[in-house]
Amino acid sequence: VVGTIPEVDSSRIEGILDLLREGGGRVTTATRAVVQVLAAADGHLTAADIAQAVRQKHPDIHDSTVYRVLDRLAELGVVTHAHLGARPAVYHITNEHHDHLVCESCGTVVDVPPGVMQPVARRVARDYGFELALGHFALGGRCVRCIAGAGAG
Amino acid sequence: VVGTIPEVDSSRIEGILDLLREGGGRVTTATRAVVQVLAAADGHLTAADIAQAVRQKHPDIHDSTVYRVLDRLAELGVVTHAHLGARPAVYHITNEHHDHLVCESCGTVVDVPPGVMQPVARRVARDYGFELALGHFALGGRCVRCIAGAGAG
DNA sequence: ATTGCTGCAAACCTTTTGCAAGAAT
DNA sequence: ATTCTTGCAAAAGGTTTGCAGCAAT
Repeated sequence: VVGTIPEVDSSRIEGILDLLREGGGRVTTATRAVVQVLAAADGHLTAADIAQAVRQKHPDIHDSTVYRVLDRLAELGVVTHAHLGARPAVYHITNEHHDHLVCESCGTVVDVPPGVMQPVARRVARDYGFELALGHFALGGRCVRCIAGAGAG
Repeated sequence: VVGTIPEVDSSRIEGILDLLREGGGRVTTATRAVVQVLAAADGHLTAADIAQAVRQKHPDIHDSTVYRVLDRLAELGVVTHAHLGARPAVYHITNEHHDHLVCESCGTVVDVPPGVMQPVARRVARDYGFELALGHFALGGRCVRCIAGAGAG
């Protein structure tokens, strides 16, 4: 078939929208659109990325609405965001826990499995009574490509 | 003695100012003041903290000047900053390398020794070719006090 | 009919920048 | 004298908010 639209797991989407309704919320065009964009995304999107994608079909859904939808979804626990240092935060549907490496040169985000940070979490819990919010803060550095390309990214 | 002013290692300060001059830079009131504040600080200060402290003696040194001084000092490598997720970055004089835990409830920053993150750095270098910028990004979570106090911070 | 959600505009906060005047060398 | 720095104002970039109207339940 030519021009197929990426099929998104629509049962997962409906599940999320139901959750929203169960919490006394309303399911609107904006909500649906944001959830669809997130469900179709392979990587991590900034709020601006999401807003831009949403606007391709719904040109006058505003950034502020996207932020508000993301907030609501975060409260439900179905969306998670990660802080990338100086760069805008990225959002994704909550899935198996993972951490993020962000390249400070080119912005690439790489997911890393939970095992990488868990020993650290245990150690700071033991030594400092500090409870790490795994996955919420990225680790910064330089990706392979930027190291190879040297200088800039 | 009553009312002693915290003695700051003035030779270290002079060393830094000399470095600045050697690089073709000028040593100004603002430079001196920022360096003094940083040298006297025990913890980590935001740019706003530094600017406020500087203004107690020099009321019309502006935030923008403080940012520019910090930039210059960073280029010399004598000042380092760390990103704290959603909170403003914190600056300190470059010392033995360390990482930071930031409490997302109360903002407390705890230093942790390099050994905590070094295994992670080695692992992501090996597995992803990714070179971690140790100390540049904080780890987020909740500090002991906020866990104890539950709810908010 | 409720009352939650949206568009819009405007604010907020941190950080950066353009420019002409001022100061360190 | 040179040119690096500063003050100021303004902008930039990401995110939040107040409010009146609209829409999902």
